[in-house]
Amino acid sequence: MSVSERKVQERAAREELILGHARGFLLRRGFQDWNMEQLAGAVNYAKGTLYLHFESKEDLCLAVATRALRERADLFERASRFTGKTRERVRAIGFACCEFACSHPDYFKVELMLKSASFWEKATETRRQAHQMEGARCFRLVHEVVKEGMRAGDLPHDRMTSESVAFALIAVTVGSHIMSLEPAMKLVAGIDDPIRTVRQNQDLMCDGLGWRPLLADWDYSATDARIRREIFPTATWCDPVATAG
Amino acid sequence: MSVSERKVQERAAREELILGHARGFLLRRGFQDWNMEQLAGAVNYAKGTLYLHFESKEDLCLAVATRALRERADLFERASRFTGKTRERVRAIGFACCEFACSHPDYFKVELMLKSASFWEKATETRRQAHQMEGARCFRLVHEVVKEGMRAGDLPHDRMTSESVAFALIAVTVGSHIMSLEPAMKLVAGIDDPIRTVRQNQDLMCDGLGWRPLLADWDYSATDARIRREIFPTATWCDPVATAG
DNA sequence: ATCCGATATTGACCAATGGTCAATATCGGG
DNA sequence: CCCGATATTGACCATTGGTCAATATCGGAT
Repeated sequence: MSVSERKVQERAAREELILGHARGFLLRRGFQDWNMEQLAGAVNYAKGTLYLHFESKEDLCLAVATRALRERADLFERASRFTGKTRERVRAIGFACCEFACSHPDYFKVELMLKSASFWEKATETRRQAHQMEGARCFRLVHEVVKEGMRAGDLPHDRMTSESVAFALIAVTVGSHIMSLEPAMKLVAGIDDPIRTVRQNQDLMCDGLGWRPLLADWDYSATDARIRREIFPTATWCDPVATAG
Repeated sequence: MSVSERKVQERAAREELILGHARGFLLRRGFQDWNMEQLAGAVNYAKGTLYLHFESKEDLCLAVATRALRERADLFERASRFTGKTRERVRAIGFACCEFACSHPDYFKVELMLKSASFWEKATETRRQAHQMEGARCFRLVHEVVKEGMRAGDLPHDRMTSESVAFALIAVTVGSHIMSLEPAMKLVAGIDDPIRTVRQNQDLMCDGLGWRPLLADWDYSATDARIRREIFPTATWCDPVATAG
């Protein structure tokens, strides 16, 4: 029994090793710019061994992406434990999102890759489900705060469903991230600090949703400082607004 | 001279033929799910002939995408000739965007494909420039209306640059389109009418930007009806709000 | 009408690579 | 130390993007 246990553990360790290297390849070089032979070489196994763990290159990459997405959802979860007004709490999740984007600068490119049709269908069903589960987790955490905002009367609840509100917040965030990493757009729109832009757009959307207190009625830089202190003390990025004090 | 002129014309016609079929393949089957041999067969030429027009499969697909983007910019241009309050005018562009999305349901998937790193670098420099040019055109047309809104005092001009405002509008639109075509998101967020959602999010963003008249202070369904009548009489989609009258 | 050089078109061929599986190496219990 | 079971391998296959020498077509000159 101890033998088979050890084998399971070794197998898990090897999978971890493969995923780690694949992640490096994927984030640094995208999907096309490396092949399974090279990855096998990097982890000192034969190509065939990789296929004992993953059904296809896409399957492997989806596993990498899902791992990253889980980290993201974990950050969301930590953020949603922030206490304060509901708009401060949703702001904490926005903060988490940026924290994640900063420690994984190219994650959104990977996520975009997954939107490609052929990709999805070459992956294992279980892995597809795992990815959707983490995605749903992210949505749910935002949705919870939205619902609480409506319950608390901070956010109108008669105009839109809570789902639509959560969707709007996610859409503006994703759109801002994606458009930010377009070099041409950075140039023509004069985006110097992508993360700042993302947060600004989140603020605009919250104001548009009528989520009180509005930007003009509250000192959110103090909130940011508190989020940083209480939730993300080791944040890897610097928000100039929040560094005061 | 007449001979060489005819040859130029024939060549252009063939390029058109190839682009037309490639577009069908690309929109219906994505990037991976067909090959150059099949495309050659579909247009009744040999594979080598395709490579007399396009340097690579990516180059060809970029050409298809750029053509679509030009159509989009053309619609934006038509929309920006709409007369009225500045927020009505930006709304007309939003309308154009949805009009385009409806007549090219899978265009955004193609656009996403272009974000993949390896794609871009396998295309011709001229074609890359052509694409960026059309993209810049779209941005400029939005930007012009934003600047006019600021000049007219409909939109605060002391808080954000006009470029940031244009960026915010584009980001929320792109993000909404992209997230809308995610089946999982449609399910979990209960999105039944993607286009309606996109427009709603544009409205929210405009309100957040403080672009007057705000949603609550103006009958935008009348504006929509006028946009439809004056600019897009043959609109291919139905906005339930605008069909009144 | 016919020939010929120029040009256009072709599709057999090549290289790269994702994926397979028979052959081989390793392991661990008896 | 042996042997059956299991794990690992890398030669091999099929697909496909891309090339280019061979071939077909064209159009002007005689």
